[in-house]
Amino acid sequence: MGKQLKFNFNPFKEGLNHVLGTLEKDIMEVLWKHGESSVKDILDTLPAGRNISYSAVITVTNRMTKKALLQKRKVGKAYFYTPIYDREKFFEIISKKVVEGISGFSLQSAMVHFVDYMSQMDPEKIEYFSKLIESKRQSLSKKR
Amino acid sequence: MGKQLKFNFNPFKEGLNHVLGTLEKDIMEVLWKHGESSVKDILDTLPAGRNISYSAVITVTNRMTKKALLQKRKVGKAYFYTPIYDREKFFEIISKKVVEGISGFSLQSAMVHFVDYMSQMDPEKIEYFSKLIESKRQSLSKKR
DNA sequence: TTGCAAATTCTACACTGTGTAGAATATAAT
DNA sequence: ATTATATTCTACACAGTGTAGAATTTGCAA
Repeated sequence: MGKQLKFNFNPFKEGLNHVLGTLEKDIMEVLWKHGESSVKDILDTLPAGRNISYSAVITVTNRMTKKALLQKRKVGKAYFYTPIYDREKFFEIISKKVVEGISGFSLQSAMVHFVDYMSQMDPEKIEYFSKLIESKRQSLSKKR
Repeated sequence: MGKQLKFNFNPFKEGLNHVLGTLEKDIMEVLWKHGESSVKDILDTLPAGRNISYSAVITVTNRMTKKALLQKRKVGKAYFYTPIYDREKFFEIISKKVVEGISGFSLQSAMVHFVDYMSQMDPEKIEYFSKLIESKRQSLSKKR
């Protein structure tokens, strides 16, 4: 049970909340910002206004450990938690998995909507993107 | 409450199960294949081996109606359900929403992994894809 | 018009995931 | 050995999904 990265992607949320609950997200942010931390550390660093109990935090960090989002390590009497992936890598992993998923689901539609999205939101990126494709084509044709 | 399309995308499942539960999926398949159907119709058409109660089906079809996956219409004493989107359109809608979501989440990674996916799974598609991009670039430059 | 078969609604329980926290227990450091 | 502190255990809430029995409604047929 557990130990395998696990998440859902909610298209109707924003940013990290696409994949993390509210408390999970807050904890993740704290850990990325401050590095390995104990529950007490986290508790002290959680956004002001966040009035949460020690147990709440510990329960969630442990669940996140099961889902392979965090690692824990005992130091003295307390456990210290670290993200398994740094912020960059995390976005990377999620994107990869979701892109693979949606491409397998319907490559045709994914392509079309992907290009549409880019041209509407970030037309500059199209240049970069077609270069990406071009170099991929190159390396593919070499291999045959 | 409800009436707005709602779904999650589970990258670890396959096909329609990326977005639908097992029973939801079976029902959707029946409705796409046979068109507007009553609960009884659905029950009779559900995959053999599927031993499910009338109430189970009705509960789920009603939940799916709330999530804007199905429509219902009263005919005689029974309700008849129809998918709001046909199969094509459904994949279309899901893809669009997920692609937009993941692009907003991390456009850079999405681009990279998208191209990677294609070149590994379907290198033929790259041709088509770069044409797609090219024509998009064209129409974009016209507009300025 | 009434009666029955058929369909619906209501309710409820299970299981998963997430937010939340109190009580009981373990443990390290002094 | 004591005590402050950290953990574990348990539990409740809410949402989503699978499942189904009981009660109720309803439409058509005789």
